[in-house]
Amino acid sequence: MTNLQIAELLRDAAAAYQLKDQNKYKFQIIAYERAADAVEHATSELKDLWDDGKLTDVPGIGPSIAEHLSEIFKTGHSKHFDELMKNIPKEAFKLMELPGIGIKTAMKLLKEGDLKDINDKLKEVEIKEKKSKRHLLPYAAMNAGLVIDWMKKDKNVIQIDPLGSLRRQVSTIGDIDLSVATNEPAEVLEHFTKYPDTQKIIEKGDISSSIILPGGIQVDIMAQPVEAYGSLLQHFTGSKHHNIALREYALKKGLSLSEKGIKDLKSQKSKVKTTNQNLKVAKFDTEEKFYNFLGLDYIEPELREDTGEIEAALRQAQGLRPGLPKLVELKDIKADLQIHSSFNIETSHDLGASSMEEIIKKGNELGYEYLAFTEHNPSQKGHTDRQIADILKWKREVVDKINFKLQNSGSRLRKTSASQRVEQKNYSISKTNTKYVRKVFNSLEIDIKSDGSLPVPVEGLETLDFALVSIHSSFDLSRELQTKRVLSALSNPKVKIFAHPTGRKLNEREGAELNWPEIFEFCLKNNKWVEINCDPMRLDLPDTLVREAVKLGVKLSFGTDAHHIDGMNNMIFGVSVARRGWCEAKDIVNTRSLKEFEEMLE
DNA sequence: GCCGTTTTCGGCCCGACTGTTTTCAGTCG
Repeated sequence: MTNLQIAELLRDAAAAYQLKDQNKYKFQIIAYERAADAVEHATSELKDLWDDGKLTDVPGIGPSIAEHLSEIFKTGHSKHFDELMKNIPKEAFKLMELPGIGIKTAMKLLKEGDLKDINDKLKEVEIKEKKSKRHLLPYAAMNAGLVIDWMKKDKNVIQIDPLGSLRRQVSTIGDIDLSVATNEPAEVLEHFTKYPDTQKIIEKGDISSSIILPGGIQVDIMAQPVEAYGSLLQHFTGSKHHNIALREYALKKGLSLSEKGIKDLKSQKSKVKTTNQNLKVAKFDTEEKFYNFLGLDYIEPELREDTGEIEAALRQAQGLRPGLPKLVELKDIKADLQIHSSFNIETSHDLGASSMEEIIKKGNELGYEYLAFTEHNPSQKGHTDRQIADILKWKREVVDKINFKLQNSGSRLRKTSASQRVEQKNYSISKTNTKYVRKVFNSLEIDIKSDGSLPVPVEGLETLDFALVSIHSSFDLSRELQTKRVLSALSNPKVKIFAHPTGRKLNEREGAELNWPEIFEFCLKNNKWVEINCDPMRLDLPDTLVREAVKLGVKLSFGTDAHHIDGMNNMIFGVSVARRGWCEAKDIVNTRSLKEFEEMLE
């Protein structure tokens, strides 16, 4: 049973309790839903955790749920869940996939609705399941930008921001959330629902509305006046878990939080809890003030997932350690460590489209100090080991020549006055840049064969400064075999980086099963690095595993995996993943200067 | 059913929108 299936089961159990007696089981319902969320976000398969006797390590899973799950892993089913759900038809859980339908509406439909309507809805669910894809970050950002441009045409819009998962820079985006600062919310929302590409208006209220764009992407908007805008930013950025945890924390201080501001429950004269609607609300125009009022340091959006950031912000505010991380930024990056040039070494997979010269020029524009050319290894099919080695020697010579040129242009640049534009034959260096590419590394992205060996002979490996290895086949080996395979490849002394480590492709393919603690431990011990692949389709290592790696002290590397110079612009997405994984600049190898990086290679 | 920087017992986020129930239940984020 996969984590996703377990999460679904736990959610169905919560629904079953809701049907049984919503008041009596109020807190069981919350507990089961929280457990479902936790399972969905867990970094390990629950089955593996169960094998290791660590089920209750997952926050939200206590002794009772652990026992039920344990029974499922042992026997295939659980008496408790079977009993709980025996009178609820499967169709009811299915119908709940549709927006606006919960368990009660679903049961009512099945009991009283007409058959055709129900069948139509069930078909709708199947269609939805087929295309229920979350949107890649750049696609969601582009759509958000278009709606924001439209909204800015309304003069009542004082400020507008993309919030929710987009602001937190999650790798895939469900809905687009926007917030507006305005004194005329009704007019602004009216303008919003007139967005030309609107396919359907889902909700239209006084302070919030929702529409659907072509392609099924939903946009939610919420409005507040300027003086309360900070609270709205905080509320609508989420995540849901962060907000719940923050409100529980605040409640212990006698404070109640919402998008409107903060209520002080202690100022209440009567002890009747239900009258707190009349309480005065303290307003906040910025998020900083909102968090500070709660005795916390400001928390960066990427950290707001309720994974310890509130506790860290509290310690930080009190001058204790460990506090919040000083997150890595795009400007910290001094190199791109996975680029495929068009230099033809007869590769096993796709060759790049841009020349080495074009890539260096682009690197200069991005302010990098060094780069790595990491074409795929020459294909084994159609080449002898001898031929592969010869091809790689040829590339070595070409890269050496380029480096000779770069070092010359470098010394000339240093002798030139800063204001004077420097022209170099092949590599243009803009005068606005103080940094420029001074060295390119001769590298290679090498397939890991299913037995863990590398398809490049020793003589070929010797031509390299360092190598990346990655999985491009046999994704479905058992966790044990896959781990063994990867460790075997990483053991080669020329291999430095484990590239796109899970091999996942967002919306297309799950990653390989690996024993991450073992991989990380190996990397730590043997000074190997794990890549954060910046391709928006991959974003691999995933943020949750980045966090684990950082905790252990494993070093990470950024590579855009660009097959064209435009792809080198994707670095920002990798930085987002790193920030979500609590990375500081020191955790990333390509934040180092060229000199430091060369020392790390030794 | 879960959990702990006021708690191993006694708590458990908050408000908006929809539909039809003129005062609220269901659903959502």
